Amino acid sequence: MQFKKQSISAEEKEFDPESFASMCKALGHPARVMIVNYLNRIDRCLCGDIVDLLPLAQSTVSQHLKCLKEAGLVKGEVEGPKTCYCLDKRMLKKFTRMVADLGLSPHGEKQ
Amino acid sequence: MQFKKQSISAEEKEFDPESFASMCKALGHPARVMIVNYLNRIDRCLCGDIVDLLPLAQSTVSQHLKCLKEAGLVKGEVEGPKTCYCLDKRMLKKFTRMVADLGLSPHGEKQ
DNA sequence: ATCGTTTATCGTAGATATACGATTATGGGA
DNA sequence: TCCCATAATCGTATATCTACGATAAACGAT
Repeated sequence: MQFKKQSISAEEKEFDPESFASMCKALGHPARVMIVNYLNRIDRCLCGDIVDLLPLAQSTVSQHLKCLKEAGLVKGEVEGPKTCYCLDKRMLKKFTRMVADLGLSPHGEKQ
Repeated sequence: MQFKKQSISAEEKEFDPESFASMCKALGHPARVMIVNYLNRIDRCLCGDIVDLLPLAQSTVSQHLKCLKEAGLVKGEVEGPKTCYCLDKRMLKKFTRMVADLGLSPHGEKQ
């Protein structure tokens, strides 16, 4: 399916349905919401902590983390054999802003 | 998959990953985001208007609307052979609040 | 009553998502 | 060097999503 492309204006000025949808999609699973919520409380943690948190296999958790990373909501830095995860605050902020902008048209009208 | 049940405390006090995820999921497709965005600008409209808006078949649009209705984000009232759609402002407000609460733990800590 | 318009639903093909166990890869430590 | 712990990836079964055309349902209008 193809939607009209938005011109990529100087640094994310406009509300972009595609990128908003992709962030929502990443948050569209309870496990991933719990991960984000947890990271926000705990600030940063190892993958294993999240595995302990959720009633899911390690491989499944890793998959969910990958999904969140690809959406840009979470960052992971490898520290030896471990990986330390934390939120990408900037991206979450963008998300929050977009939610507020849900009421703004691409033409910039106020709601 | 099963996550711990939250007690249903008096009227949605706590952050509930399940219901937040289900709203995000509903918004996890560009077509549905565009519908919500459009409805917010236009206030209310017929299904056909949305069909015109999107590069999708009528049946597909109807399906997306059903999805949004099931998530509670959109309401549709039948008016003869037509159906008039509008946002459920209350639900959208709840969504906005939950996004803000993403940083609040179920234990009520501030971020 | 019949026709036309509007919308929902059905059936279905193909793509994605979700879950798991098994395996691989990376390093730290004995 | 050889294990052990950690985490990513692979393979895969099942479920859900997304799209469409065809059909059905609801109703206004002629």
